[in-house]
Amino acid sequence: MRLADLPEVRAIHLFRSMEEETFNSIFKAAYFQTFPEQVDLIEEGNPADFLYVVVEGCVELHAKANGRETTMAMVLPVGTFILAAVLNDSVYLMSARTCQKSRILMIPSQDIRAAIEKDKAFAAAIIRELANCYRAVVKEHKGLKLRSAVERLANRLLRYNDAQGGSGSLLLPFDKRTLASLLGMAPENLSRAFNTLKPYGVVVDGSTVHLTDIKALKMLAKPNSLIDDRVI
Amino acid sequence: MRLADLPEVRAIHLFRSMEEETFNSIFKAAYFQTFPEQVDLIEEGNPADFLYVVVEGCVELHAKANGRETTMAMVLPVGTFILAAVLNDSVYLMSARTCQKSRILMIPSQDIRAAIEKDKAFAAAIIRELANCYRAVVKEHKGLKLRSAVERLANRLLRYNDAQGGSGSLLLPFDKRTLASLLGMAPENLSRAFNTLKPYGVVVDGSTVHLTDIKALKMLAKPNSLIDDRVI
DNA sequence: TTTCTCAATTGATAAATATCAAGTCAAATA
DNA sequence: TATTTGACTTGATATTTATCAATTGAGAAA
Repeated sequence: MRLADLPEVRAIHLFRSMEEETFNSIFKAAYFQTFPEQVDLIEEGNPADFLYVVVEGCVELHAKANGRETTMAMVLPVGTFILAAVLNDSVYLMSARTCQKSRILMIPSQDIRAAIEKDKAFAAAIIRELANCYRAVVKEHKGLKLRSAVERLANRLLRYNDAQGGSGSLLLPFDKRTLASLLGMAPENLSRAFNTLKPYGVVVDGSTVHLTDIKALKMLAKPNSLIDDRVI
Repeated sequence: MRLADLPEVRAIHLFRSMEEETFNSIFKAAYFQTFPEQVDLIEEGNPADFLYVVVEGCVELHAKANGRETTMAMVLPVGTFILAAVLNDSVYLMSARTCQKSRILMIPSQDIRAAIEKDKAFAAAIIRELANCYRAVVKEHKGLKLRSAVERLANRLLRYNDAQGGSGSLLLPFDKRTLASLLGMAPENLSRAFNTLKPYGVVVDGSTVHLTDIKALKMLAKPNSLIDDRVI
């Protein structure tokens, strides 16, 4: 890793509170690289050699079984992925590929584990990050089990609207195929779900969506902070 | 907590490697109680005041939204629940109720967080436990998105068979209503799924299930260690 | 034993979701 | 400009899953 990049990395919340010595020891053997889009970073089943941090861009976590494949999550800056596999010294449960040109930090697993042993502040930061990841999956799982496809889409739109300033106009952060997979439905059904939401003021224009009747949409979506809130 | 119970608690993997001093500080204000079945221990949305450890019995984690309710997980001895909420000092995402008479350890959240600050060995044990919980939910989520209801049941039966010695006869660990909810299907569909599996050697007798043609069942189920294996 | 209760099953039907096959449209390319 | 490409949409249909209603059956209570 280049010396010039260190200050930027040091500013990331995960690495901000750790001791200087731990920081240096970790980033001796770390990589900080820019990947083009559609690069497969890791494959499920392989041993967890690195912890990954998305600094810029976007990474899709996906998984397959039988012949099917599904998008499990999208990792945006600044987010980690595959943390649990690293901590457990186990294999990856998900594959990862860039879906944009992305700057990715890669830290050898053994260095992460050693740093946790040494550095309480870093251990605390890792615990917070891992707990957040856990809660995010639980929320996803609740959404999938407790909501229909249309409800999942409606709540997702409300969430993106909030995250983008709540103006009533939002940009879908990835293509519809990916969004459909993330929401657990076929691409065709995403189109139909958008149509179902038309009477609730959802106007789609390419990857822009206008919400013209948020009150009605919320009535249908029944948002629930224990599913939709990314902070709690 | 009674003095006589301390050795038993000390033997639990989570508390085995921690320092004596930390151990004593934690269990000063802890509760170790036996609850009858069907007791609501916590409710989703409430602040996480305690970390719970199931020492004997069984606890159902469930969640609701809209009018629906679903079983999220069953916690067997010795397992924790609601760890992430405790670590994040946040609210519970799931509710919990005993489904048998159960001995439960309850440790005040702030004591857990203080102990992590102080005690590296305990922090390491907590990280391992949390990472395992995370991976368990990811596997559940993969199963739900990538498999049909019949496949989920088939794999679950194979898993219980393995866990119970692989004799080809297994006891369903909870009633079928709960199993159905856990597997993400209606109770009626669980019955039908069992019927669908009959040609694959699945013979149901109350809560006992015999697997008379494991090879055929595996052919249908296509078990996948990255979903079904609880150890990896 | 008989009755009662409740989980589980079965049947009929409805709703949700997936699949297959065209078709549309806009951006990229020639 | 014409063409190609690929994502998205739409329609028709099949499959999966849920719901409602009725029935069964085993264990608990009388």
